[in-house]
Amino acid sequence: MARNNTITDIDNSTEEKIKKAARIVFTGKGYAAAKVRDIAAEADINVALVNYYFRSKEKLFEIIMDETIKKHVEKIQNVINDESSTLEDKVEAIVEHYIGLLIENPELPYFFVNEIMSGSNKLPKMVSENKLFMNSYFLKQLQARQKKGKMAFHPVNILVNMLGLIVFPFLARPLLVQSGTIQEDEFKQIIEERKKLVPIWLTQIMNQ
Amino acid sequence: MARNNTITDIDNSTEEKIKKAARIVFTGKGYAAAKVRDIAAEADINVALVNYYFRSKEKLFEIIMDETIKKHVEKIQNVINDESSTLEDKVEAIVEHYIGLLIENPELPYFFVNEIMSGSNKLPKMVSENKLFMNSYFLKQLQARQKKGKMAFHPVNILVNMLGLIVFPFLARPLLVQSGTIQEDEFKQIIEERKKLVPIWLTQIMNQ
DNA sequence: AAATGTTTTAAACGGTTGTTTAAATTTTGT
DNA sequence: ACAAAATTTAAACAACCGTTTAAAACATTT
Repeated sequence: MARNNTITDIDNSTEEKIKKAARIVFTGKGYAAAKVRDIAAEADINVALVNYYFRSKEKLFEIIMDETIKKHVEKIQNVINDESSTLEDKVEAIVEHYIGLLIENPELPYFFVNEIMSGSNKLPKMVSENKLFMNSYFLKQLQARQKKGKMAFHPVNILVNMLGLIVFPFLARPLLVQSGTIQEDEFKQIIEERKKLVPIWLTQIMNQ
Repeated sequence: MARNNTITDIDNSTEEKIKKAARIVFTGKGYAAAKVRDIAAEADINVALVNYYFRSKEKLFEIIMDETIKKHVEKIQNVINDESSTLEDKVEAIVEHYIGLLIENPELPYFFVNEIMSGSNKLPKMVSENKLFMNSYFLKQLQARQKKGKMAFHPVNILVNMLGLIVFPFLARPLLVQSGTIQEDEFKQIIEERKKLVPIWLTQIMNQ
């Protein structure tokens, strides 16, 4: 029963080493370009161990995908269904949290875009099962504001704008930096700025 | 010299058939997942013809990439360096043009994201060679507005916001539709709405 | 310490990949 | 109509892919 790990060595277990490597390789190049031998090399283990622990490349990817989605869906669910906070509070909390998350995991947007590209429907399933946006208190608050004559457009625009303003800079980052439009350290400053700016901009949009 | 096409059959030439098919397959699944045999099947030609006309898969991809980038860089260059139009005019023109373009080529954002992911630097090279944004009259106008006390942040935020508000809905489309957050025809309405809304929102941001 | 169970390894597998070959077919120039 | 050139084809290629195998190495139980 050598496979039962204690709490101390669970992070260094082969299984966890493979998952960690897989996250790096999958998010770095996408599913198709990520080769099992790349993952094995990154994890510094024998190729066969990937199949030994995860049966197949696809199963491994699904596990990584499930864990990643679950982690981030749970967080947003708590925020957007908090009945004690205002719309502005929620926007501020979401922007703050997700920009912070993307600063530490800047390759995450590529992971999701690649998952969408691959034609998998695991991501939308995860969202629809929880009726994340449509059943949220966040949406109710948006609709309440519309009845006050504000926001003469579909409420989903707010969701799209918020996510777009959060995520897009990270997608465009290599273009901006490599083209010399901005420097790498400038980018970090700008992103830090945006933690305050994006909620202000969204507030303007919601009060139009 | 059968390879010299007349004007009439140039669209039906094997070379053009391959490029057309390659655009579909590459943008649909990304470089790695797009197989040469997929492209041949899409073009309804023999696999060997791809190499006969384009030497290699990579060369073919580069040609497609170059043409796609060139086409869209030229357009934006004309708009942002027009000295007879206001900032608001430019934003309106860019938003109108690129949302229109994305309505007809909704897979384009995935193509570019995939190119960024692949680690190629063709795209940033194209942008930097022309100093697209940094040498633009558009930037001069933004800086002029800053001197009036508006926009207390890096001007590149306007560029990022504009592109994000244009492009992001198309990236999120499969998520929004498949999750049941919006319907497919609703999406088209919302995008059409956004042609007018995005310039309004950006004007608000620029006058803050 | 012997037996049993678990993990790791090197090697090989069948299939797919991009590419090349050489022959067949079609088009062009004279 | 004939020769030359260009195009298309089926087949094969070597390299790479995900996966399997069987033996070795290691750990645990009795």
